[in-house]
Amino acid sequence: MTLSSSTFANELKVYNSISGTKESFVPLKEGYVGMYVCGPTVYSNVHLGNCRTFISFDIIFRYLMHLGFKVRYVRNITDAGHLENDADEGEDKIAKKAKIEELEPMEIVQKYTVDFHQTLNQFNVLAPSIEPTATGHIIEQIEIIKSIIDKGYAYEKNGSVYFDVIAFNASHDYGKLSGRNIDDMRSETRTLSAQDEKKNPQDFALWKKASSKHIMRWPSPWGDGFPGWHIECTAMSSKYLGDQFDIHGGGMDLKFPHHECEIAQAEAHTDKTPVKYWLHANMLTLNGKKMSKSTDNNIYPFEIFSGENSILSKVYTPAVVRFFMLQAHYTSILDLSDNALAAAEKGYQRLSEALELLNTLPSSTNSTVNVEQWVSDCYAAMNDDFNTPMLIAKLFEACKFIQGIEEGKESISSEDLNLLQNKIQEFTTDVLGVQFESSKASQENTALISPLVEMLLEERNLARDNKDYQKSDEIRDKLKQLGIEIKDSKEGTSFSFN
RNA sequence: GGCAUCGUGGCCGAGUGGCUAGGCAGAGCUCUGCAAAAGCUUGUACAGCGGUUCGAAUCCGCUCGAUGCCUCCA
Repeated sequence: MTLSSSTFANELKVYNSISGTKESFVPLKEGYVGMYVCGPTVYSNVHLGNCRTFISFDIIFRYLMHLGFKVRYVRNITDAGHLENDADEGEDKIAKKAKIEELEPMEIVQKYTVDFHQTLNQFNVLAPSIEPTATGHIIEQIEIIKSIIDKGYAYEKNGSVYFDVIAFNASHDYGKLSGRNIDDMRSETRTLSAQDEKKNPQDFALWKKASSKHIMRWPSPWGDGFPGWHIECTAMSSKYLGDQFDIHGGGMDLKFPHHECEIAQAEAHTDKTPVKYWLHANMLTLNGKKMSKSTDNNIYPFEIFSGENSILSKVYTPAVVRFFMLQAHYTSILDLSDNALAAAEKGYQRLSEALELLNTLPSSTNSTVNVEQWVSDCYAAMNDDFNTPMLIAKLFEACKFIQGIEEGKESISSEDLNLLQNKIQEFTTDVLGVQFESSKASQENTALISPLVEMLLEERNLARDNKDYQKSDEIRDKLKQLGIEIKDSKEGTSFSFN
């Protein structure tokens, strides 16, 4: 039995949103995976809900690489604001924010792109292979729009170009991803206002004419304007991953209309199905409601790390928040609360301490624990649509037998111990991207403080030997006030920083 | 209103036809001068009603409830 990661690569199953079922993952080109994930519109700070999506796809990216696939992961930055609403007079969000902050639109873009990267860095999210921007691909977008017009699925009106959903649906299936029926949509949608340029309410903009006050504008065959929201992803995904690629991901809220429109655009342009597997990450809720930039029901990462918020009782580290998110499946709605975070933190700390034991574990000639079974259970968990909660449960199981070995109730061969150490390292550091560290303070502090604490502990143990418990407890309490916790055990007294 | 997803024990959260999820909290125990920490052990569950089945948390139907999308959103 071999337990190398590639052995398990052909057992991966993913939940495909478009079929509504778990399917075996078979990439279009053996050994290679092309993955596109819709990135943020950089007109404000990323909130925690945004982060959840990118953490979810970070796990998928990491696990695919762990299985031995060569992954090209493309995640865009939307730096051309789309309109705030359907109405023609709408202002784009980036320009609007620029006005509020008295900055150039591109300063807004830069500011929040930096924030996005810094925040994801804190969460230990890996950078994608390519991170293209919408404004860097205006020409590609224009080319595709021209092609769609040529095919008869789009029309120009007063310098704007709209996708003709009805014409497209006559020969294709508009709504297959989101389960919508075009006839239902037609009968239910409000009637067009008189000034609307669209033939039908379902039609969406590929290109919008820029009014004279619009700052972000580019020349095009239809006059100065700016691209519609959906076309950028079609242009960038096809440019870097080809007309057909393996995985398209994004938040659940993008399923309709954004991803539906992407399918329509790509099919209108190439007449090929663009994406093999659609993966949607579910929402992070706060107070049972979706986090949203527009309703103020949200929390920013820095508010959690600094404690500057009204809903959490204490500060939580990025690693704990990430661990908390991974305890739920990415397709489930997850509700953020202080209770849930505190519980996750406790579990995280327990896991950290147990895993630290792993390096000092004694080995024997034979094993009473079945490490190979455990390893294949871990792969089975991740192969079942990236089931991180199940993997974490397996890690806790490993904790249990690590404790057992430590106490001499179980034994492990050096070969098995090696395997266990390697796999735990791989699953925690490489796949989950969570470093389990004990709550010790940073190394430089430890170097100075540790000998000082040791001196005090010697004093305390001397007092204990003399049954001067008043003094020994006083030392203990004062250290505790300073955030240093004492552990008495048979082997002696140790301490840790809180 | 339409489409979709979901409803699991005090809390969070896996599980999709028969086999312990897991974590946190609670309880008991071990260790300890006493604690703390740690470890061990452990209970309570599948929204409601009906159906299919030898057997359902898991499949089907209905009811109730929640959420998401239908306008920008991860």
